[in-house]
Amino acid sequence: MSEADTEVPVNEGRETLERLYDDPEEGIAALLDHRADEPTVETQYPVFRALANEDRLRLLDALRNGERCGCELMVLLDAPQSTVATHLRTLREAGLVKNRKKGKWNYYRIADGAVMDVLDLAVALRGD
Amino acid sequence: MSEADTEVPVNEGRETLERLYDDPEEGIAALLDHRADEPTVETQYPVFRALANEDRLRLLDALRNGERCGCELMVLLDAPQSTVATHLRTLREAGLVKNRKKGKWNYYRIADGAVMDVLDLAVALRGD
DNA sequence: CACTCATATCGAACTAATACAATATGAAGC
DNA sequence: GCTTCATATTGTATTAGTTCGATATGAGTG
Repeated sequence: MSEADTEVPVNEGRETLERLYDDPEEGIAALLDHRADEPTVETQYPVFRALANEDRLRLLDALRNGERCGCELMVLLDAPQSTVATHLRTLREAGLVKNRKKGKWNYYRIADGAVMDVLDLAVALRGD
Repeated sequence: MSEADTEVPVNEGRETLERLYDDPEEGIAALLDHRADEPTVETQYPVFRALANEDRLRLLDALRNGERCGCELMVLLDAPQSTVATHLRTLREAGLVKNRKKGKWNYYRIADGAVMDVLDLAVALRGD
């Protein structure tokens, strides 16, 4: 429960770097300085995990033109109700959609313009 | 092998729409008109699938400052060589990174500025 | 208040993704 | 041509994600 707890590095392959750099000490220091920022990764990960599913991409694409209730999305996906509800929950928990309850209906909409931007960028990315 | 082959819709839940719309015929037509565009989804999906992994996000984050060879990334991730190589392959196949071989080393870099834009947008998206 | 309807949640079977040891490949140097 | 070294691939055990029937919830209605 003290510092014995802090992740002990495998450290395999560090000798490789000793050979790679002219000045290993400096090279390794510079490398470790460019290590990924953990809070950033932990913010991005849930977003991309939610986007990594064809049906959920179809849902978001369908919601570009405005809000839709669950029963509409069910017809659009041509999937069972429980499946659609589960996907919508995943999207909501990732902050990609918001919902508005009206009577027995639950209307979903894209949470933010940035969501559409991400979707568009993914397309642009493969257009080159 | 004729039109019997074309995906037969489940069609469950369409009566729900008959109740939902004032003018069912028109409402359903409008709904189906907003069905997701399949080529778009098939373009987006491989990108987000490749991004939906913490180690791969760490790799991309590390490559923001310029190219790195496999052995450097192995140290950065503190993961076995085969694991890192597999992730790099996934990123390359999704078109997110490019590589340049020099002697026994293989240097990886981010394929396009749009990749960084996607990563940044995912962060911005959760910042509100 | 019993019934219907839209949606949510649960549970269990199924499928896809990941980790990583073992092994293969291919470039450099001797 | 043998050896070393960086990287790639493969095989398999494990883990994570998905699907969807069954069931629960909760709003509206007669």
